[in-house]
Amino acid sequence: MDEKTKSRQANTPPSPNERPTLKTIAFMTGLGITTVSRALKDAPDIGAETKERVRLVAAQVGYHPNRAGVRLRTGKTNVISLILSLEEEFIGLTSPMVVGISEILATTQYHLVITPYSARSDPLDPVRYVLDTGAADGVIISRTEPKDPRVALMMERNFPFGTHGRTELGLEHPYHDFDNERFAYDAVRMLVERGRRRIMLLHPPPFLTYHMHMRSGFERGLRDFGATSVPFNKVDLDNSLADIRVACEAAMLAPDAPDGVISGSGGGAVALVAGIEDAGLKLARDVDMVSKQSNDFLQWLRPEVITLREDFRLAGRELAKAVIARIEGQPATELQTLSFPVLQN
Amino acid sequence: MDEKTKSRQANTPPSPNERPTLKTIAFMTGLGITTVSRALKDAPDIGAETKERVRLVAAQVGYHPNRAGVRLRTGKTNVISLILSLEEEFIGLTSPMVVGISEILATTQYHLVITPYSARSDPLDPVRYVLDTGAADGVIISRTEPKDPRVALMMERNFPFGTHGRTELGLEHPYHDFDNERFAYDAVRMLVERGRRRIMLLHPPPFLTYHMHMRSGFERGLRDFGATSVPFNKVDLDNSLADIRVACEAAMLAPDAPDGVISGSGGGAVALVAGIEDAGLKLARDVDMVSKQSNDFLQWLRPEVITLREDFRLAGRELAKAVIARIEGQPATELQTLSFPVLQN
DNA sequence: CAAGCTTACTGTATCGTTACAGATTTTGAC
DNA sequence: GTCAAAATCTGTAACGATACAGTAAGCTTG
Repeated sequence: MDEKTKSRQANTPPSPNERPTLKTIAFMTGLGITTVSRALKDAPDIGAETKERVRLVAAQVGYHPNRAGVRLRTGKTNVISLILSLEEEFIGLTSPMVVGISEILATTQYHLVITPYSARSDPLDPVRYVLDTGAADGVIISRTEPKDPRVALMMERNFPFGTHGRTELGLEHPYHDFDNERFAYDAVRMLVERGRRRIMLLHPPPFLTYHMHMRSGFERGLRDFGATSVPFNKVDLDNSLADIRVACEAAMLAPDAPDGVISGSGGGAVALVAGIEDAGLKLARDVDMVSKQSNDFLQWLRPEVITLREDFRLAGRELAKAVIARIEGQPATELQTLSFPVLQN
Repeated sequence: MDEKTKSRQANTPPSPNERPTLKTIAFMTGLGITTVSRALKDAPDIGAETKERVRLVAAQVGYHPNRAGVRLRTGKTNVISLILSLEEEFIGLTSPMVVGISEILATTQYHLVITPYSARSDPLDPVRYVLDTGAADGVIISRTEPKDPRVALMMERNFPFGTHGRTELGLEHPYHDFDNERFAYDAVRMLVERGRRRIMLLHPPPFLTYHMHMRSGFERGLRDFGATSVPFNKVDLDNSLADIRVACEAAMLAPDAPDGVISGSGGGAVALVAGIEDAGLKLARDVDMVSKQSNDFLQWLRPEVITLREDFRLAGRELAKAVIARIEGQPATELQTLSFPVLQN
């Protein structure tokens, strides 16, 4: 074969206005496509000078690897999927999480894809979808249950994921959780410090893992600080604000009305405040309240409410880091973090 | 060539535990890969019975087209990118939009990818990124400016997108907008109906398009209903709640204090309420207030505030539909929608 | 019954990337 | 100066899908 016309992969000049590919760089540098590919990933069998030259040209032409090409060849999607309930009530909490996740992913090659599901459908559906279609390299889920079937499924398939909230499956997986046990315990303490003894808790729905945490912190607080519980089981944090409001008013007018109230979320607290005031009672005077809170609104309008902050943005950051680390093979046990309530102001 | 061993593409049985591909179905049906591909997209040159058979087998094995394969071959990403500012202040508003977008995309092949940017970086960056990398088939942006450079860029490249908010570029593109002119006009009317005459407006930052809309509705309202404006130009909706609160208190204590206040957002309203009360004034008695509001919190805690609702979830739905229609070639002029303030309760 | 048209189906090449198995040159050891 | 080892570089095939240019058989038509 003639030396001048010896076979080359990149023998046609790339058209000027198209997205540069490895071929473009190969043509410009006179190297083979494989060499360029390996140079850009700093492979040990490529010369230092060549690497430098390739990197320079790549930067010059604004080369970005084609995600579809990489994905097709390697199976790596470079996608993290956040599985999100579309119910209005929960979205407020998860949106700062999106920010936290994005902050971390922005420093990586990963894209964030929102995979939604509605209350009317099986929460397993979005997980199955990601697993079956290979839509992502890792998944983040919320609203974790003790025997969460999504967790069981992903563990079984050995698929990287992180959960916002813990499980009780005896399986080690990455999670980030807020210490709701401590939250409720501290809340009881703060109410007792203000002379309150009859305490009512607006808790999360019983099927979520953190229900147990919050309840046990609550019970422990009652024991340790000598207070009693006022039952409030008709509603939980998944009920509408209107329902919570009505239930709270009723509780406040009942014979053994509470003098202290704990709310497991900021939204619930708003409804409780309204219910308390509907009953003709006044915060700080007749009733004290401690709420978990992730935004400032409540604090501005009812500064009497004591708020312990849960940082959802941090949760997003921690979960994103954990899932990526899991994808990279780090053991799950090293990727479990807890955050603690912080007194606001 | 022996008839029995005549060449076939799908001649090796697919391994059982892998994701099914066209090859899998081709093998199972005894058809060619091309035929299966065309049968599944209901091409006219495939027999009706064959199509039925292919569809059946595809459903049976749970076939989903490999997105990377499609994307690589056709260039279609089946992705819509939502470009999102990571600032805490704005994320509250955009999160119901995510829900609306997801609702629409869930009925299609499209995935939603969140492309973030921070205040410290150029807002053009994420748009350039999507354009340069071909990361999506369409884009949704918010916080639109009259001469929005992102809009100009995408128009120039003929790239499908939708904006939350209008522009003044003389370019026709899909948008969804809330009628802020009408909002401010109605707000003035409602305040005047309550006997208020000296009205203060907490407006959006001047560089956003809807600033003009809100201002002109405000001015028109003042003229039509015979009220006057109390200047409030030290802060806008992009300032921190704390800044707004302080500025509002100062305005309330100044010689020509307003007796009516209009807030362009629910978050701002909270700060204004706090400022008013800091000044020792009382809502409804000393001052009336109209706020744009997208959640219920304000209404629960300060029912005296009159709220006109902007539906961000609807905005998300409209924008998602518009962008998809634009991708499918529908003219931009048919994809421009407006929504109107709704009195809450 | 040949020519032409339909109908139904299929193989090849390709998108951009990387794993793999060479190929070529340089270096080093003796 | 020889030969093996090390250092650099490269072509081919494949991931899964589809555009395109066919092929083959059946059906009209005169």
